[in-house]
Amino acid sequence: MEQKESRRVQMTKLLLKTALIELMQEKPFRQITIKELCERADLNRTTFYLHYADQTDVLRDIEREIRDKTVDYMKNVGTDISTIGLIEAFLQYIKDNAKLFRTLFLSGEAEGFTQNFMGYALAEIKENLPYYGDELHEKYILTFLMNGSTHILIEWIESGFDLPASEVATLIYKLCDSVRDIAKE
Amino acid sequence: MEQKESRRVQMTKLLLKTALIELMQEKPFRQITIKELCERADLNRTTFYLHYADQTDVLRDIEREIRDKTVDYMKNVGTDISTIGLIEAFLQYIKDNAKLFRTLFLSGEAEGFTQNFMGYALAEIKENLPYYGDELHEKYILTFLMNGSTHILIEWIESGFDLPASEVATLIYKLCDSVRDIAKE
DNA sequence: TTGTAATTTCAACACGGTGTCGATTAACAT
DNA sequence: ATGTTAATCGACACCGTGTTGAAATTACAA
Repeated sequence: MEQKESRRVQMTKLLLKTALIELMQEKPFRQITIKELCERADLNRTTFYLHYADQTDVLRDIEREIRDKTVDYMKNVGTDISTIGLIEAFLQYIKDNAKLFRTLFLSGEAEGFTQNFMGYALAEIKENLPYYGDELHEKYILTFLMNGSTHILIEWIESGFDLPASEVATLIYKLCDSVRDIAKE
Repeated sequence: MEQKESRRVQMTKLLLKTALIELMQEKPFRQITIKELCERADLNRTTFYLHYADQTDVLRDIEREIRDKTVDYMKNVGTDISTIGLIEAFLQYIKDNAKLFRTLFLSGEAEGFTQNFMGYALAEIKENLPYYGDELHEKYILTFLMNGSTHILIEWIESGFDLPASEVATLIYKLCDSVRDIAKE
């Protein structure tokens, strides 16, 4: 029996999530203590253990939320749009929520989030990408493109968005596209 | 005045480094305590603080050592060799030391190491790579190639080396090479 | 071989975060 | 108003941390 969480519980969790995001903007994730987190959220430490096991647990919760929101957004961008347009919309979305994504991507605890998030987010885009026929090498090629693209995104965020989203989108598309022939040899 | 470390100190540090590598094969880096590390190394905890500040400090030391050894190896591969040959030699070196590199790359604490290590290791190779003329986009293209290649390597390690080194080397080379034209538009 | 300096050991300490109690108070829905 | 659910509070034992001062051990050179 899946029980819906009461508004009260949702609020408590929200307080904790907000507090964590705040603290992550001030110091590395790993040196944020549960004690500290609760003080910031103005909650009793015992309450924390009622909902989460540790800091990572809270972070995963945040990440799931962001991921779902982003996927939702991507789904509603429209289907009558070019692949480059899709990528651009995605990048623009990141930029529009820069503070949040900067925190998540550059937190030092990003490893897990990055893979998961990009996996979901790019699922929408992936379908529009060319198929790389080589079965043996395909997983490697996809890994290559996925992580290459991901780190362009990260560098773009780190730079403070030194290029327009459309330009980065075009670059990523071209890079992925240029690889298309590789497998056919 | 740079003082050389006594053999005794070197040995103590070696014990700690060995113990850490061992423990990293048993559990995630972040839940390895200093106490535990010293017990494994059969050293007093006080001794630890004589040489290192924390676990990360030891890890960095290991990483520097491995990096230098690898760069050394790469320098002696020979100059009269193709770029693909260079990459292959590099990959083979990883494979020959699989246990160690698996631990380092997949430790969950790999983020830092990966960037640093690949930066150095691929410096040898990079010179042989084509130059991507576009100044504005060059840093992004290099990021793309670097991280794409890096994650192919990681996936190759994770897979337990399901392809011969030569094949992976060729793939990486082709992928990087295929991007050459991008900038020229 | 012996003396000296460097290194490791040991016991002890205060400190702070952790996770878990049981009991109490508050919030909320019916 | 009542019963259920959630949050608070104080307290507790536990464990890892980092540092201290003194003692024991080791390395090495004279």
